[in-house]
Amino acid sequence: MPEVPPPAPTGDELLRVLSALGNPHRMRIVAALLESRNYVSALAREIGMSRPLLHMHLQRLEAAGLVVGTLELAEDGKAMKYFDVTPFFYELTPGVIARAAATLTEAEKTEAEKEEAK
Amino acid sequence: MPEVPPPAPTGDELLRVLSALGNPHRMRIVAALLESRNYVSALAREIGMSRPLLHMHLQRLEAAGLVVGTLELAEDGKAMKYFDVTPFFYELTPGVIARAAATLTEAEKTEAEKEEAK
DNA sequence: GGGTCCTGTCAGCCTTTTCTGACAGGTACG
DNA sequence: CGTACCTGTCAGAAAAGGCTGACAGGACCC
Repeated sequence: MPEVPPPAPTGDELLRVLSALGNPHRMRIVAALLESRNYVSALAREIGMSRPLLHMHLQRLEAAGLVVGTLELAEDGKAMKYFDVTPFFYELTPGVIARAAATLTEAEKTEAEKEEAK
Repeated sequence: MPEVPPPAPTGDELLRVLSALGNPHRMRIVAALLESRNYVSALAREIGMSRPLLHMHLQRLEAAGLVVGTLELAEDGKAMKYFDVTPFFYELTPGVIARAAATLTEAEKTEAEKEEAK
């Protein structure tokens, strides 16, 4: 098994993932898409959510790399954007969090940076 | 290996954890506490954050079970609340999210739930 | 007593996120 | 043509989260 994924996500990456998954609607979206890929309008109807709102949530999930959308042409010529769940895997432990926090770019932070800057 | 951690967190639990960790300040707090336990005021100074604000973040982390605070009496009689990081462990995969999403209580989902609960 | 630490909480502001209702475009079918 | 789907985006309202400054109490030391 050559697959030895180094569990060392960037602070920013992990932050995107966690804040993306830390939302009930988005958790449900992932669950629904895992059961069966779907396109935006149908998914919106399925989980009872307005389309613009779902669009926003999907954007957030895709930005975090948890979901991918592909624009496909149906037989009848309609353009439909199908979304699939990516096989992501993250481990959440104090160590992982600490290592990630150390690489947070998160704009001008306090003492640490200023001290270093001297 | 008797260690077979059942990765089946409740929807609500996982939601609390993810939204707690999905914040740069709180990631940093966990990182700082992992390096060395500390009490509120000192930690506030260390990471350059107002005490009431840190208090709120610690509350959120503790509610998620990622951190525990114990009120200890110092020699000089001062009451200080020391915080420690708990050895938490969560796996983040599509399947885990889906299973968790299925158990989301999602607070007051109208009276429908209460009706169902009967 | 006054000063210095520690703890906690509160009202109110400010920023971000969430959400809705419109609007835009495209292609196909009757 | 109008209708029915699909896609996207926008302004602005509503809700949630983040943050500050002030206040409360308690225990110590000078």
